[in-house]
Amino acid sequence: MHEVFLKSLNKLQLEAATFGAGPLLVLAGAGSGKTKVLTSRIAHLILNGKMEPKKILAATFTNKAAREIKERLVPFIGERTEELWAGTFHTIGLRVLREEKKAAGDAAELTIYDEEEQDLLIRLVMSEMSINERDVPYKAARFEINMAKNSDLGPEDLACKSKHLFADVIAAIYREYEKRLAAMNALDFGDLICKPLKLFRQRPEVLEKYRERFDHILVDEYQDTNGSQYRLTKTLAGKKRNLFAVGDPDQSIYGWRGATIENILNFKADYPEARIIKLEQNYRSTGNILSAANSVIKNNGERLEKTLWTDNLGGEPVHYEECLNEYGEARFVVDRVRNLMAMNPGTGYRDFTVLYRTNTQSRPFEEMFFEEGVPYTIVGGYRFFDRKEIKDALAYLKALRNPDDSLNFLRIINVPPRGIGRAALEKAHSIARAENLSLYGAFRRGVEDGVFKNESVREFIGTFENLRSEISVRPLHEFTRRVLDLTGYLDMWAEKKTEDAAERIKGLDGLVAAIKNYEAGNPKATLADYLNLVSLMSDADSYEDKYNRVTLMTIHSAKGLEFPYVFMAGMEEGLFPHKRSIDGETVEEERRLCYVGMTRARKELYLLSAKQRASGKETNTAAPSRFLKEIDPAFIRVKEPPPEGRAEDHIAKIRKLLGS
DNA sequence: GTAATATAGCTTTTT
DNA sequence: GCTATATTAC
Repeated sequence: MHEVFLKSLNKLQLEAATFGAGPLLVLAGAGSGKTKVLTSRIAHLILNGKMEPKKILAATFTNKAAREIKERLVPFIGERTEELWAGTFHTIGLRVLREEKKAAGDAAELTIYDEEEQDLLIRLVMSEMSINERDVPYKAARFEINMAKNSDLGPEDLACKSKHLFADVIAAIYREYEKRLAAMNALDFGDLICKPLKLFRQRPEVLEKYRERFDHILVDEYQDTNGSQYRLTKTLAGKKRNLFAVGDPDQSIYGWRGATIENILNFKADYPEARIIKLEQNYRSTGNILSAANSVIKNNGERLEKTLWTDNLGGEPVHYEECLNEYGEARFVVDRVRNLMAMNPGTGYRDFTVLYRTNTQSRPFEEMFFEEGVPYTIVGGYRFFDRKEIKDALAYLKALRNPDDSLNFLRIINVPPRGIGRAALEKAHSIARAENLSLYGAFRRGVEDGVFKNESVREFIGTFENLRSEISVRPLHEFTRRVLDLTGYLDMWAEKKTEDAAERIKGLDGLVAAIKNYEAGNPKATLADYLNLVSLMSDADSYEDKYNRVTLMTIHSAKGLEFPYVFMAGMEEGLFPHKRSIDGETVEEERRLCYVGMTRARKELYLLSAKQRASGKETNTAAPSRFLKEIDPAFIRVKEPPPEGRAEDHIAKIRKLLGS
């Protein structure tokens, strides 16, 4: 009990951090020091319990959270943090699969498919099966397949259990989809959890190895784990039952992704001997913010009773401002940021964040911030790696590294247009089917057999093979540059005179620079390592607060973060709670999301709504969100008169208009 | 057979 | 506002 890192813990936090063996569930309210307890516990296990770092498994929600845990542990265990198995469930699953593939002597690399690639494959499968989009929209098929994987269900289970009208058709799509993924050495996100489970079922000796390896398993954000992740956790915990789960049912906001609160609610049923510790003291927010948030979450039905409290009484009341439209919201934020910075020396742009329900809401803020010269960063939304040119470039890299990946090969074979159209593709497809080859294999066979009269096919396959032989002989960024040059992809954009072409080229330069940067930090990394990293990287992972800028992000992305000043924009019926959640009867999850957003704030919380909001071509009028009405009036101040300093702003603006 | 151009369709949250 | 698709042009 002498360790320094335990000193700053309160009684309950200390009990959780130093808990001995066996299952423990920590119900940790917002701002109750959850991460501190988690890291303290790991440090305690290693320093006091003499545990090997490599025998500890910590599953977090984002890679960034895992990185933070490691960083916090460095002062105590130094570079041994690298031995820890810390990462998202997906990262951990991939690590197991790669390790076992290698152990089995299989050198082939796995490719991870994101949602876009998943959709392409599903649509390809559906068209080959002649399934009408009108009967089964591909998005419905994707949803059902993903939900099945979230619960560790195969095609047969889906056929029985899905409530979908065409459940048996979707099950057939699922079966074919699985076959194709396997042939391409590809995995979707769900597979990263399901395939390890399958492996453990089929090979008990492999499972035994991992059970032996992990003495302690810690799971963060337990309220947002899905059925498969739960099963994986339980499977690995095995007989040792050293499972430490931390979560807050009130912050469960990923139900749409298959997360089930039941994992928390049933903990005691699975582990009757479990100790349950509630952390209810909040160290983050003022009393007013906390009380306002509590008065909202109270309106949810089935809750585990939990009352968050704080010593930090009072503070500014939560401020609600009804604006004219979305630009009014942005205007308000700019004015308020400037005022608060002027009145509070030492406060910087980094202390402010704007949270919203949907990514599209960021636009008016971007415009206004840009015009007004307010520095900002956006987390999420249109990600760099989602840009078309980046996706194309990565498709080249993926196809080169894993030539079985027919989907990405198909994506790039005629980009730039090189005269390989439908006819050539049909030919290759029939060879592939007849000879049981990948698309690339079929093209190669066709070229060898002289099937293609088209010279450009021979040429491209030649280029492709040459590039393949260069993969591991050059640094990655050089290789990437060469791919972009030799395939003519860069020239394709260079020759275009459109305005966006220059942007695309910039994007590609950015990719090469990013890869170079990655190589500098990871000298031993392979192309496969880089591609996997990109696939598993989340928006939150790339968020850095080292820049002194206002942050813009969705409330989902803000999970686990905190800021002195928080603006929640778009507090309107139909937007928040979102219309689709009202229709789908998941308003309680929206309410939890609102709770998550409000509890991000340390000092001051501003809630904004717009009377009118442009959406697409039309402008909608919306009523203020029901969540606003749920806030106890004692803690909220509605539309305070404009603070001082604003008048000067107006004078300055008039001066500017007059050009003086 | 392939490429360039116009049109429709969609934007809840993301590992 | 952006991309996949359908249509027309070469």
